[in-house]
Amino acid sequence: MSPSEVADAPDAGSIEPTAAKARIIRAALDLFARHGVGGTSLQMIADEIGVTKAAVYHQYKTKDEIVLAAAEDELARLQAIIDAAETEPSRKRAPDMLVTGIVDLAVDRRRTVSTILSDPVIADFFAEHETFHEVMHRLRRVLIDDDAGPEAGVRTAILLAAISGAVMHPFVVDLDDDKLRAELLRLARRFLGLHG
Amino acid sequence: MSPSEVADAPDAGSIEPTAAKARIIRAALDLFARHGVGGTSLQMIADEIGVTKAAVYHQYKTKDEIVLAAAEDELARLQAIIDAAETEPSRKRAPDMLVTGIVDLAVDRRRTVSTILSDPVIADFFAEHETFHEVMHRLRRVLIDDDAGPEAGVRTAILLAAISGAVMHPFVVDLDDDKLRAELLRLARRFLGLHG
DNA sequence: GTCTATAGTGCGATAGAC
DNA sequence: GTCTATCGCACTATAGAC
Repeated sequence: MSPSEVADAPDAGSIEPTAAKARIIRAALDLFARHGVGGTSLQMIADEIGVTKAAVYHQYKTKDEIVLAAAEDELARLQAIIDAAETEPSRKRAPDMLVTGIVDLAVDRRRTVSTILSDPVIADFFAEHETFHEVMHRLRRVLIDDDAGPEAGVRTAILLAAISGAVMHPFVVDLDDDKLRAELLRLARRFLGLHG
Repeated sequence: MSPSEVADAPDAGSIEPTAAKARIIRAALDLFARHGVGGTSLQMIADEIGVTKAAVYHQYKTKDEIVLAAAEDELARLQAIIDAAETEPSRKRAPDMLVTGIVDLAVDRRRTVSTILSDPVIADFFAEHETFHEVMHRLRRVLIDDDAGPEAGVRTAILLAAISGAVMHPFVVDLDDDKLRAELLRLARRFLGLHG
């Protein structure tokens, strides 16, 4: 690869090395949210960014690769929030910081995050995805109190599922971001016993 | 139609009048949960119940009609639970009864309910569906305390979204039904301030 | 990196016999 | 109510020029 292609990718963990790939993933996530993963074709993605299908295939060999890259792109945002919470020196403030970050992320990306996570194909993929399980483990380590019972892990999983599942649910579609964010934070803190 | 075909459909509100239609909807819901709505073809539905595509088309003129009927079939289960809670004479016990019923339903049908509700096409459909909004209104009337503030409706929507969104989330896929049910009930009661 | 052109497949949907 | 047969179309994916 030529130097110019990787000039703007200083961080090693980046998932989208080239601008062309990043444009495809951005368009794909937007279309997945609007029509579902199965309801989105490569033609639609190509049209969205103004190129032909063949140009898309030059970046990703199959549609599955695009779905996978899109899912990992969303997962990377969650990883960044965990990174920040893990550097928090106060063990008492770290859980609230993490929960706040997750709620902000979920509300900010409410149009895509739930569709991605709820899609059966992606759910199956995550079930066998190593990085995904690693993320869950790190989440639990920050959130769960040391003297918590064995049910704490279960509770954590359910809380996170509730947050990301709630943000684009039909029941809350006509709710503005601020109200949704505030109530989700209230729900999360109540459930965890936090009093931030 | 012959009398034998409608002999086992005494309730007027039934959505699936014929056995043939009921079989199609049951197969469709199962396949939607496994492959998504967009990822399920009429051929797959026909194969699942052992007939040809043309036989399916005889019952429903388009694929959209099948998706719509499937969504209404799931909605009908929620309506039945609200019916039961509305007949509860004690206004104090009714909310807990309703929440318990909703959690039971969500866990019992965790493979389908979240996929159906999260699908963008179905979400758009529900947004303009009169019965859906009617169901939401009845839910709020049972759940919300009379002296509750204006945020109560928002909280109710989020709680319900959290429950149905959580049940088939990747975070909880490896959780058995009993643990999931118990923790969801705990979450719901805490959030509503119930102490059943 | 993007294009045109095309192969091969499966899709939703229809017509008409039984 | 189910069948066979088929239409026209959109899909994923590939080949090869620029």
